[in-house]
Amino acid sequence: MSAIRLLVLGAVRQHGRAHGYQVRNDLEYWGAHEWSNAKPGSIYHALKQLAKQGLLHAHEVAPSTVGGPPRTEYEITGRGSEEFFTLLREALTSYDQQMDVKSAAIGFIVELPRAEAVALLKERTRGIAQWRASVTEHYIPEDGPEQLGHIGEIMNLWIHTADAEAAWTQGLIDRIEGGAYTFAGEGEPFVGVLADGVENPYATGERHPGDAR
Amino acid sequence: MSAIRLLVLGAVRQHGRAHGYQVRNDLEYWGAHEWSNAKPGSIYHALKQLAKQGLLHAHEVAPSTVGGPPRTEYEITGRGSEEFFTLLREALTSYDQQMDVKSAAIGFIVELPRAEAVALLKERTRGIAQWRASVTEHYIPEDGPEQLGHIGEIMNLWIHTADAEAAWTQGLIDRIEGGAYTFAGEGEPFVGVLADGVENPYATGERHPGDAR
DNA sequence: GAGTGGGTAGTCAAGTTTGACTAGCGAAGG
DNA sequence: CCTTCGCTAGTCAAACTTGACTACCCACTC
Repeated sequence: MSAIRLLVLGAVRQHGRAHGYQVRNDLEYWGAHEWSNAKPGSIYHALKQLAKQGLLHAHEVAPSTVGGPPRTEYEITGRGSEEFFTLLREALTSYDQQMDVKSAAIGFIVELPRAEAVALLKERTRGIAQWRASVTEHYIPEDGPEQLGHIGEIMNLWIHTADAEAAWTQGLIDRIEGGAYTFAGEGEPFVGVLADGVENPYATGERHPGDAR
Repeated sequence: MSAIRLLVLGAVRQHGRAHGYQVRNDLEYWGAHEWSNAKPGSIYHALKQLAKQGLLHAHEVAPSTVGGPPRTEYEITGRGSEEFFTLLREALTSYDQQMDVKSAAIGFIVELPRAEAVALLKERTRGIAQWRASVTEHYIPEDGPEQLGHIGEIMNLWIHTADAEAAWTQGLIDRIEGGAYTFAGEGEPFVGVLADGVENPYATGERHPGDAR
């Protein structure tokens, strides 16, 4: 799964109604263009796809209020919201070691009730443990690991990565159970999107972490 | 960068001369279809692209020796070998948190002289440290990290991941400096490809996309 | 009042990736 | 014999991604 659908659905959903450029700006605010495929072309493509699939509703072009060409506004549909939560739960639960999906999921985690977030993350740690077990079992030959030569280092990397992620997930669970952050149904939500006319403090044009050289 | 070019170039290079299906099997032997985009379509596409760019030389179709349709054989060119080492060095040096590129690079690391492998990995740890510093500096607002709310967990994840990877890289450096594995110019290389007619011990019989039914 | 620089809001062609599909051949079974 | 199964060795259309490009409008200068 690519992160783009989750990102776009979530961004539109938080706005209620948004046009492409707004989504693009939100995701830049998140730094998402750095760590995911949320680039202009992909965003507009995703918006059209999602609209075609009935997950977003496309309002006819409206004249721009601040200069620039007219724009299409999108609103999330009921099925779109369902899909958003399906993708979010899936991204939080399953271990697939893709940074972009994981990061996007954390960005939206507060859209869930606290108890569910914790439950999904616990499910995630179970998934990691299982995956770890299946790697060690499946890829270590009977004649000992030397059999694999340096290829064994790949499995070693995986195990190491899985362990690190398990530890991080547990830390997050602890923080959430300890009362951190504001989740769905707990009052004023954290504002993760840019209000109209607010300058993006992170749109520096500089090189950011995650930039490919 | 996707891992496919590195994987395909490396696989053809280790064989000297190989046809698509052989590359496909090698990569399955590595488990690469699990952790990268090395799926049939992508492999054959990459082979054609690389041939078009002069990095591989395509020999006209040869009749199959074991049944099945005729096949095209590929051989790596001088420029192809250069490109392979460029990609390999780049993948070992730069921190881009993509599992597939990283895993592919480890798979081929023994194609380099031992000293260079160590040097590149040390460069990598420097890169990770630099990246870590730039994240903490750039994404932590002056008014304290609370400003970011749960979004801060994304940066937390990145830091955690970077630290884990730095530790793993250091471990690998230590093992290599300690004399592990056989590198270029050190005698009989480790066989990372399947010889003709040898059964793939990791072909689990599971159904994969692209398998004929 | 003509150019031009910058922000807004996208489009587009080229390239890549995916997963389903095809086609050739030998072996086994009836 | 002739059909079916399974392996070999791919092809292909559809979808997705990328990065460069366009078009519009405003504000400002010269």
